[in-house]
Amino acid sequence: MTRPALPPQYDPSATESSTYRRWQDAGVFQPRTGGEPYVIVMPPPNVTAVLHVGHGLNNTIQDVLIRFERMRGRAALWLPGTDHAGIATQNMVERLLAREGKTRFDLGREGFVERVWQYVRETGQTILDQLKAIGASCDWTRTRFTLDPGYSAAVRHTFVTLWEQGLIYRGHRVIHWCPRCLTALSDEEAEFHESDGKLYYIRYPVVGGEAGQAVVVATTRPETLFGDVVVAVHPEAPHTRWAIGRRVQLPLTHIALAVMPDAAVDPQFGTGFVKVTPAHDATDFEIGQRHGLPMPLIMDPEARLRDPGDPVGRRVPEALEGMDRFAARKWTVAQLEAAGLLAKVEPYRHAIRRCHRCDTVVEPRLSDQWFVKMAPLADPALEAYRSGKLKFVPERWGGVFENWLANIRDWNISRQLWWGHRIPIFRCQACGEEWADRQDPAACRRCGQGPVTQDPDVLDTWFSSWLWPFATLGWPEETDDLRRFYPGHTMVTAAEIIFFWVARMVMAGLHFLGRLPFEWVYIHGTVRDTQHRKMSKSLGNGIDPLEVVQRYGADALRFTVVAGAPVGTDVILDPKDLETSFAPGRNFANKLWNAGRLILSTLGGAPEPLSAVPRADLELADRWILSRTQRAVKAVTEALERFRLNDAAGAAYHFLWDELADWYLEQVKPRLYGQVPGGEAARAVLAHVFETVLKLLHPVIPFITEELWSHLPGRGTTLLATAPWPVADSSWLDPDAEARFAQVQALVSAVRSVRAEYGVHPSRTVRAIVRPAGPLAAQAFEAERRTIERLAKLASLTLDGETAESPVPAAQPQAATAGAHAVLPDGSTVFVPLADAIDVRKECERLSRERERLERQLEAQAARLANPEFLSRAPAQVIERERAKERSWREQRDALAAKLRDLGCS
RNA sequence: GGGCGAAUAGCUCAGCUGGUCUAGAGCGCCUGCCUUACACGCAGGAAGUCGGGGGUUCGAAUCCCUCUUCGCCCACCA
Repeated sequence: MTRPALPPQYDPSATESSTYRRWQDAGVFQPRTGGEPYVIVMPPPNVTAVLHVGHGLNNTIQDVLIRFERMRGRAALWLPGTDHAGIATQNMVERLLAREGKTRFDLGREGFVERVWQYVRETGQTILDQLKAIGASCDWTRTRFTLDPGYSAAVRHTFVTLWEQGLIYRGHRVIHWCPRCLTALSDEEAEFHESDGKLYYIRYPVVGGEAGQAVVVATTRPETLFGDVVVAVHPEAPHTRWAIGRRVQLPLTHIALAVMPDAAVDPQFGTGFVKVTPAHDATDFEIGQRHGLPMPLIMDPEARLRDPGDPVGRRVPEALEGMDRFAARKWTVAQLEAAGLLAKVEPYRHAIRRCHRCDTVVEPRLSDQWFVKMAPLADPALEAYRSGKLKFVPERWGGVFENWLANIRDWNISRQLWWGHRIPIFRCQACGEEWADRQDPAACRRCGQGPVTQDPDVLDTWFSSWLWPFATLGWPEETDDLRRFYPGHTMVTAAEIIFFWVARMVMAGLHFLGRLPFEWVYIHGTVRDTQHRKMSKSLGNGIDPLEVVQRYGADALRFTVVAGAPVGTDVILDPKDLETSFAPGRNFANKLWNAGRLILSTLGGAPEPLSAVPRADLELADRWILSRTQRAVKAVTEALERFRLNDAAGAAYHFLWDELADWYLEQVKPRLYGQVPGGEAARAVLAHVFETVLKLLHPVIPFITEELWSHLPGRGTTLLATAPWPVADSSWLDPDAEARFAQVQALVSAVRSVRAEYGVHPSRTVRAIVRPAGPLAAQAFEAERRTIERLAKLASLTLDGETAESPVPAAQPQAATAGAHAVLPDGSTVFVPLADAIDVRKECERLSRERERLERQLEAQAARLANPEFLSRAPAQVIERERAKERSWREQRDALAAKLRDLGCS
């Protein structure tokens, strides 16, 4: 049964999808029955997401680890799924509605949620299907979604449990509010962005003071002054002490404020006087709480100014009513200026918080929200890290994790959204009882009557994500999967998600199951463009992984991101030049393909196993490649064990290309063509080495290796994906063979170098007269005479002193024996007579012409470098470059002169 | 304001606990080759005072200090 010949160029698109199907049909992605479990849970992409190259990197790394452990015989489970992504998904569907000219309020809550579900049902599978194109070997039978019924039950169970443990409470405080999304945000969702703003200095006239007497406050948000309730100063600051107890006039209103001391004030900042707006600033809120101050809200949820109807009088001027905060800022500044109350304005660079979903400037806002008390959860997590049970790669991220946990703040988990897990808190309209419940109650649990209403808010998305490592396995039910696959082994993710997700999973795992959800946290870099900007849709600098897969194949994509991603560093790719970015991966796949073509075409039937070959039948090159193979196995295995995926890819790459293809295959060819002595041994070695290298490469480039594997004779229908990982066999290690073969390589390279330098046409052969530096070299050269002659294109190899044919001492070439000499690293010398191989006279002429050309160039360059105009006008860098050019030309000229001498040119 | 990371060939990066580094790879560049596995290739080659300065050491790209430039994270100075 002959298979069709393999084409000379590897065509990934011809085989990738059918290879993936073979894996799936064989069920290799499901964990095997026996074996120690090895579990990775996939960071669930947003259900609305479309695959970008960041997903590509993240999931390729996971796949490499999973495939490696699967081949090592572990019961490998990679559990996939998607996240409902509350705000992100709601925003997306709202944008779709906006195109129809509708808002979510037009549909109503139920209608809107149904609409989102419809969207999720239609598109939610997209990203997971795309992951298949890059070869992700997830167990798709266990795919989960954070809004699955079972998963939702876990979320609800979690909430109620925390409530029962007293770890959930309602907080009345200033939180981050997004006026566009109309919801509260957690600290992590309100991201800092540096921006250029202004610091306004505003005069608050002293009531009953002399004319013009005022305290000056500094603020970046003048429009909030209408919410001021006091002006605060530091209790001990001498320069502001005079004002304590005085009253000042709130500008543009009829309200007077007290000046009072509070230690939170930094007397050095601004003027030392601080306007206190408790409802719109977190620090001011705390001051307000300490002193029992009123806390008027002067904006509506959409951040438009609204008068709160304060008993002390109208706060927000009529003209501002309903005006957006930024317009209100302009208006206020103009009015202050007109009233002579604007002391000065300074440019001011500071960090403001923006909604991480829509980039709107967050408005601090006083409101009621549900919070999780975090300190009790954080302590065990800290302990796990500090005791070394939880490990980070690279280690430094552990410090980030630790620092965040050590300074943890309570977590605002309520969102004023419709898409998500609704908060299971119920309230009796009759008696006011409020409680969390695992089931929707029919009646009040206390008074048994009265209509019961559920809290309208939903939970922060991360309140469901933090259960991912175990809720996906059926928790809180005691399922077989949970028993077998919890805890997992490694979490692979990006640094930006350490707080959002990693830390919270650790806390949840420890709190609810008493065990860490994973032992290792592997933090990989970010994919950036050549200007080191993060790839993003809005910048238009993204790379579409599917386009890469289509053009160069999934293996090229995988190889490129793995080889280009040393632990913890960013991956730089050029979105404008996919060819340059991904060609190395494609070229490598092609190299492997063609090495495979050569090997497979010469193997014939199944070769005998290596163990059946008498060692005496092995030649030096065989012993060398077998020894190198053991080293490659060891290097790749250790690199993968230590999460150094790029080193693993690199080691396998160089073994295949630089050793197997460039040297072993080139020298073994004569033994493979036809029935020659040593052919059987060569075939056995080749089969063994090739099989091994396919295995080593499979985790990184699974498609092409599986395809080549299927062509190996005697493999039947077995799959490489579940083939056993190679084990380094030290009995094949042969340092002596390695040393000898290195001698051979050095000699071959030296002769090749001479040939190239003197322009010996590839079709011509030359002779070489070699004086070995020692017995090792002499033996190696003698034994490998044929190989050396072949690889170096020699007609004959003469070991100096051994034959009388041409005992020319290499050190003293005569004019009559024009030629070149070279010295090997070990001191062996090589003399290559060239009189027969090239037309010496012509070569002399060529070299002379070349030398003349260089002389002319040097002359011109000397003139240029002497030109005062050039020296005075050209930038120093340019001058330096020109000088360097001159130096290099001079060296070239000297080298030419040496060659001319060697050839005996006149 | 605090912390972390990076600075090595034109580009992207290796170089892990100081000495096989007279500093490597891939891409790019130069020269020659369509040599029956591969031109997505083969052979040969050029190219770096390892960001600046100081120090420790017999010896430093590698350790320490300092400066410069980039990047990231954290932070209630309005």
